[in-house]
Amino acid sequence: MTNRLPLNFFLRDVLEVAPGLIGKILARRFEDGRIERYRINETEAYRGMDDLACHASKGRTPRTEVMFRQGGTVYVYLIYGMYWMINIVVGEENVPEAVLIRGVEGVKGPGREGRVLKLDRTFYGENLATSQRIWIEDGEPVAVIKTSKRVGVEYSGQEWSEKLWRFYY
DNA sequence: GTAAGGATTGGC
DNA sequence: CCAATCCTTACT
Repeated sequence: MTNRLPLNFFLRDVLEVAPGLIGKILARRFEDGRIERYRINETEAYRGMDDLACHASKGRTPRTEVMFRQGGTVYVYLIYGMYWMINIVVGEENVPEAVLIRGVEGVKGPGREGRVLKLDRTFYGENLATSQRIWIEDGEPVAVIKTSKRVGVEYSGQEWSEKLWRFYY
């Protein structure tokens, strides 16, 4: 499987795209030309300005601006001063939705994943449909996808922290 | 249980 | 300007 997912894969509701990305392949071409592929096995959905766990719920800021654009682009941010998190912006313009890629096979934890992928601020706004250094390919479908509460969002209150918007297998 | 670390945000 | 906060990890 080496088919890059088309733009319209990302132009759907985040609650369809987040589970849909389980089993797909995150491909990365490094500076030296080496291409590595990682199977996605854990994602989380962040959905709109009403979702208090979503960074964009506090409004459109320089940090969250990319989430308001049309789907198919990358949203990266630095957390705890050391870890780059990668999210995929999805849906229509002006509706801030994104899928956090929390885990890939063989890598434990989203922070380590960002390190393995050698992410940095320059990936902010990267276009997944055209980028030569990061993209997503089709992969073997996963039979059973599990769900749970999202991790690390207790601060957003019961209504939002208890949504079963984490997907994994 | 908690320190590490840097950017973002909101308050003054 | 200042300080709290943070979609984490690794260590005791």
